[in-house]
Amino acid sequence: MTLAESARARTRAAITSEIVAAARRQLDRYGPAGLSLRGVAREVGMVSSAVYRYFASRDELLTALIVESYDSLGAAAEERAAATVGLAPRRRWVEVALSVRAWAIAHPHDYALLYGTPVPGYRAPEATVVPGVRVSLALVSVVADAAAAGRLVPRPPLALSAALRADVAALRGLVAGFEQVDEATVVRALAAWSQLFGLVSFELFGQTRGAVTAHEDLLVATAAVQADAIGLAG
Amino acid sequence: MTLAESARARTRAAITSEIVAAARRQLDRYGPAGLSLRGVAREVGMVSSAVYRYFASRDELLTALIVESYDSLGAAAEERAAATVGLAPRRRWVEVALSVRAWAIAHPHDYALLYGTPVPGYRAPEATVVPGVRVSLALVSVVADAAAAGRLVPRPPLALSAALRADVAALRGLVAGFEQVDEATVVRALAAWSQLFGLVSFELFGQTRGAVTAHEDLLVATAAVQADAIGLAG
DNA sequence: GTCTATAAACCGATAGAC
DNA sequence: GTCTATCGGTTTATAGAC
Repeated sequence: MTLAESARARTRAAITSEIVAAARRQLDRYGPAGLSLRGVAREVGMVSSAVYRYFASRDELLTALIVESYDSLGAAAEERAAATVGLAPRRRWVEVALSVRAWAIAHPHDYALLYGTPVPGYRAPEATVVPGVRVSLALVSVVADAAAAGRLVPRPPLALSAALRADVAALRGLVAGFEQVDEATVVRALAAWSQLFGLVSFELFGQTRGAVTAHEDLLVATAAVQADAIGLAG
Repeated sequence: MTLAESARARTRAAITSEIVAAARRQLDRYGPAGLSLRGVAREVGMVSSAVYRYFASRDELLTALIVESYDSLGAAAEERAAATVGLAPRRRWVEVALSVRAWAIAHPHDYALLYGTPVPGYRAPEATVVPGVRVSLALVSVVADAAAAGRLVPRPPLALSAALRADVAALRGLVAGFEQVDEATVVRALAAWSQLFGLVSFELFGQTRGAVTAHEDLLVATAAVQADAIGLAG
């Protein structure tokens, strides 16, 4: 790469990230459905056709945003997991759950982009998978750490189908420190994981409106229930 | 009402339901974001302006669809609850949970309309509340029935904040047969409720793609975990 | 790489003739 | 109550001059 080429590459990268930043601002203002390539172009002071030099399609821009959002959420959860490394496993689980909720509330449209109705016609490419599991791994690391420290209280086994046991076996192979955790605990962790996102989605999408006001307290209480079910020592 | 008036009212009702049916077909094909008043008009063979004689706005049409979908889901859950009235409470809970998943899979776009990202700019009117809670009441009726039959195993209390206890108290007042159920059980039922919808959303929105294949088995297993947490006798 | 201009769609909503 | 016609906006995407 010549000097001129690298200079060009730098300005290209700068403009690219400026476009993504503008797209993020538009997302934050209008939500996933309101995100348009033209709107982004307006915001960044370009004409719409110029943006096509940086992103071949709206979907490509969307993918960049999704990856960035997953990374932001994943980093938030990882940080909370790291910051609570000495605490009781049960407490850590609640803390990481709270960090997910806090991130969702701070970035509601990003959350909707990741966990809401899929954008019609958009098919998430493979590149979104790794960032997407960061938050799950942060949650799961709390369980794995507890297991390694002998602070995972044994819980009764569950009746699992053969197909489900195969899924669980695959998951155990994927996650470091999960080989030692028994099948029922993995299933309970899956239940806790979906419970957390179910509750956050209910809150953000207004499903509990009229029935629940103490959202954070409810999350703390239910996360604690899940932690107990998993067997995380308090 | 004269005979002519009632005849007119009948054709009006017929056309209205034809419009709703066309809207439903469009919803099923293109999802909530792709639902447009113009498209509905095309489908039903009217011109767009004619539809405004039946629905004052797109939001009004949307509300009709939402109410219909809530009622459809609620009826499915109620039917399953009624059909399993003699079975063990734990089994009933799993069955009603399965009926929710089955409905969601049969009507994925309807599910997205109800539980996915809110349609931008749409504010759900009060009329959607009653149909919306039918499915929740069906789930909760299993717990209430178990309590009435003395088949609710006592579970340890939970530490709850004052604000959350106030929410729980209000909920207990709202649901018939819930007065006898203790606070912790209500919270665990809330957790189970959000868990169910979290898992169904994950499945439908593709969040578990690559990690889970035995979706139904996972739902059965996690619903059973929740039933045990609530204390529903098996 | 950025621009103008344009194609070919789409949308909600309304005015006014019949 | 249905129609035509229209307003005033939106979108993705491309062609071609500079």
